[in-house]
Amino acid sequence: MADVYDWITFMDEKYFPEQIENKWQQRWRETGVFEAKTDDPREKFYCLEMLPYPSGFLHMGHVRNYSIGDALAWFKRLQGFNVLHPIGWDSFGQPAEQAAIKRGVNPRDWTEENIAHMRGQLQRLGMSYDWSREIAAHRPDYYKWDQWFFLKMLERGLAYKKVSQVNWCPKEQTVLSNEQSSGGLCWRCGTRVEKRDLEQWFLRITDYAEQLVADMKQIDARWPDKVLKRQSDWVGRSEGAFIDFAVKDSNKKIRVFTTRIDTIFGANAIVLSAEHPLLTELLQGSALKQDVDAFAEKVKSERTPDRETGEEEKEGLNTGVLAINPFSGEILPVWVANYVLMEYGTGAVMSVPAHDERDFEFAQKYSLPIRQVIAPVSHEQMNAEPVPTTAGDASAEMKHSFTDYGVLINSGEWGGKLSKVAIAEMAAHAKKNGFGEAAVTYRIRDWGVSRQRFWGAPVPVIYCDKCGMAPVPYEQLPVMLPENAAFTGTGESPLAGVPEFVNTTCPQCHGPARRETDTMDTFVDSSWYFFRYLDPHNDAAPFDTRMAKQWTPVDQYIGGDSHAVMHLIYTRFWTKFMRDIGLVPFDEPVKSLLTQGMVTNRIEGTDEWKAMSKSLGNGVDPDEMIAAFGADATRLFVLFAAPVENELRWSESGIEGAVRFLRRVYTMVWRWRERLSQPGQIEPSDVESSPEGRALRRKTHQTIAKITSDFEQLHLNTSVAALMELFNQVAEFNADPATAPAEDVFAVREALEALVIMLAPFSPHIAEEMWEGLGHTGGLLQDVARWPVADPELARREELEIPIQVNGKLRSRVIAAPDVSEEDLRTSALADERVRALIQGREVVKVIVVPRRLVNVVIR
RNA sequence: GCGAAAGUGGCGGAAUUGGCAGACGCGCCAGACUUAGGAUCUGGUACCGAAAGGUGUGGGGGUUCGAGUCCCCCCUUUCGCACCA
Repeated sequence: MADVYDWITFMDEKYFPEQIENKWQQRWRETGVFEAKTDDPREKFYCLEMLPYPSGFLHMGHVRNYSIGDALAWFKRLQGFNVLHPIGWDSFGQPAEQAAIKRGVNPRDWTEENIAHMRGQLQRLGMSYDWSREIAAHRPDYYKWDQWFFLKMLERGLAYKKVSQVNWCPKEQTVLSNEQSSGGLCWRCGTRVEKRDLEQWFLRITDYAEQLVADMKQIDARWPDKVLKRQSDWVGRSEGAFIDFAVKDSNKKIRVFTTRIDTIFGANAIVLSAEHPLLTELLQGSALKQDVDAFAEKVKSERTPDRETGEEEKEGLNTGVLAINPFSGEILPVWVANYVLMEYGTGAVMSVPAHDERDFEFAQKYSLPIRQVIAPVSHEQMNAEPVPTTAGDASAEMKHSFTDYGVLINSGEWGGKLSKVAIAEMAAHAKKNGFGEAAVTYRIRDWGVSRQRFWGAPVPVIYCDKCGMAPVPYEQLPVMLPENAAFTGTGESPLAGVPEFVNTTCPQCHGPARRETDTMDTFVDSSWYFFRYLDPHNDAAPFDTRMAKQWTPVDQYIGGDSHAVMHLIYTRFWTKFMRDIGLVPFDEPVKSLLTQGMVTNRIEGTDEWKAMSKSLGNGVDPDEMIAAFGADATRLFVLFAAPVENELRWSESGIEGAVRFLRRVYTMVWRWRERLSQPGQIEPSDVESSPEGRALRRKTHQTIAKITSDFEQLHLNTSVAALMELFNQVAEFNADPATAPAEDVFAVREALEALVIMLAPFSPHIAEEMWEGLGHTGGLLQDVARWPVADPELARREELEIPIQVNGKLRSRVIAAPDVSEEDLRTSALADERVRALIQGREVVKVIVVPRRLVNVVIR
């Protein structure tokens, strides 16, 4: 294949994308220009895109993701950074196993074939990856380190096993983490998840809940707000207090969590969740026990989140148990109700209907008393002196709960205090008297990582009847997946059916023992993969800590926002753990995050734009685009068509426009190549340029300045627009290569070389070809090629066209020098013929002069 | 229901952050070259108006010499959340 193109050494007259792209892809492979060297003294830049799942085919979303990353990688390389730009495969997971179940293929062979095909696609797109660092999660030299990390967590008590109610996807026959079943739907197939009691492995991400929130301030300048917001909501940090309500005629206490301890005098009941453990204890011997049990069972069975039908009606039952309000001494009934969740807080709440919407609704339904204990205060009062207790009318008919802060009434000695004062003082009072304390709770739950699947990293644990559970010794890693599992898709791990895998010896007593048959969630693999790129062949450690110091944190991470609370929160957690075991010296793995928008296409015959997908039949095959238009044009269009964070609506005519542009540039360079590649160039200082030549140079330097600053913010669409503008100006320059004077040739060379270099991040093959055509050998990444630097002197306009407004309406323009004084500008504006006509007979009230910008004459 | 973001030509989108609205491209119209055009090149293209001129950034109000940009109300769309005590 390569031989076919060997004869093409120089630029062809016509633009043939396929030839150029093949030529340069081969050249890059041979020279290894994209391989990052650790000992390179230049400043590093780690450019990372989310690694793909090897489904078999690249889709346009990938093309967009990698085009953005590749543009940045090229930009940084051309600026002289030592760029690390790797890629790999998130190759464990469901589809390989589904293929095994349905078609009997070997999941490893299936995966490797897919990787080979997709690697070819990425190479045909000309993505500038360092292929020497490629990794794949399903290979033992990778998942060995998943297991190593698991053991490290086990040692530190961060991995543990417990029976718990877990999210179960009935379609996929496996457990899902909370993050993967957000909204009650399976993240992968959208099936409604069920709850099951199973013994499962968990990672104690909750130990890091506070850091996951607090450390956001280290990254918030360069992560999208919406991602941080979602993570913050997911962690669900909430400040409040625990309060113990003693149970009457018992030594038991019911602990509640509240954020509004200031409303405690308004409590009319304690409400327990149906799963609350005290429920059975407190009702021993009660006449109501049967009714309560039946009610609790009913609630549990109905507790499947249901988005479509909205909220469930609140239902509850009085248990007959009584509790004592520790602040007021009041006796309160204890209820059980469906709206109190065991997973949050303590699974018990104090019901304060006057000041909580849910409690209000509940009290209305069951005719419970409603007592107002917070009175509204004006904004000024909130920040000023406490107001004296107003005589709150306890019997006042409330139509809604009042949930704002205010001033306490009907609250004994606390009456008259402002909410925010009372919240602190009452928590301190509770602590002093031993019935509570200020507390912070989190919504996030520990990360359930057990999966009843084959195609994942086996959990490296052994069970021995004598010794109990034992970790697999480090030197025995990896625990390899067996070759001969049967894929039934029945909910038990296929590993359990492989005796050679299950049966082993106990590392402690050397007696017979059994291996754990659960595998790990694939999000474990992706939590730390980008550290493995630093040192992909290390067989003594996941990576060398010196490599981590050299390359990480990631400078720019690019991917879809669908992972805002899955991958991106797990990887932050994992990094903090790696820090705690001394592997990395920082808290956050990613300095700057870009979440790119989806690629959508019209659904045939409708006006709807939806994400490209096989099932909707609106997918576009990248290979077809490359064949029809070339990789360069495909990439250029994808980056030009919309800002990177927006949805991108696919358009075939748009991509044709990209080809047209590339062809025009190519033809222009072709026309000039002979003149420009001649030796004996003149320097700009040698000559007095024509006004047109100076204008072209000005445009060149303005464009350099614009694109350079656009790149820092990844405003790639406007960068492409600026390249097109520069090209248009070169085209208008209209000099004849054969006869143009030396100074014009200089201006053209400067413009075209800047254009070619700045095009490289978008369309690297054609840029390389044109660079060579302009007489440079050795490729763009040789030392001669550098990202151009804008000269502010040359970029500055020689004259300004200043708009003149009269009463805010544009009426005229005047030409002025860039350093024109305000006074001169004012004078020439007032002297303007059209302005004079308008102000005739009117009074000039004032004249606003914005230096270098505009003049506005205000008349009456 | 709660929360957040966003509404600019036929379309994707620009607008140095309060200073010439519509850059750049797509599409469309006209012309040139062509046996031909779904190729290429040239010109035009926010709206109303014959023109002068006027009107325009979802609607309404406000601040300002000046508002796409800031403030208030409303409408619409998109996204996120799902009883979080």
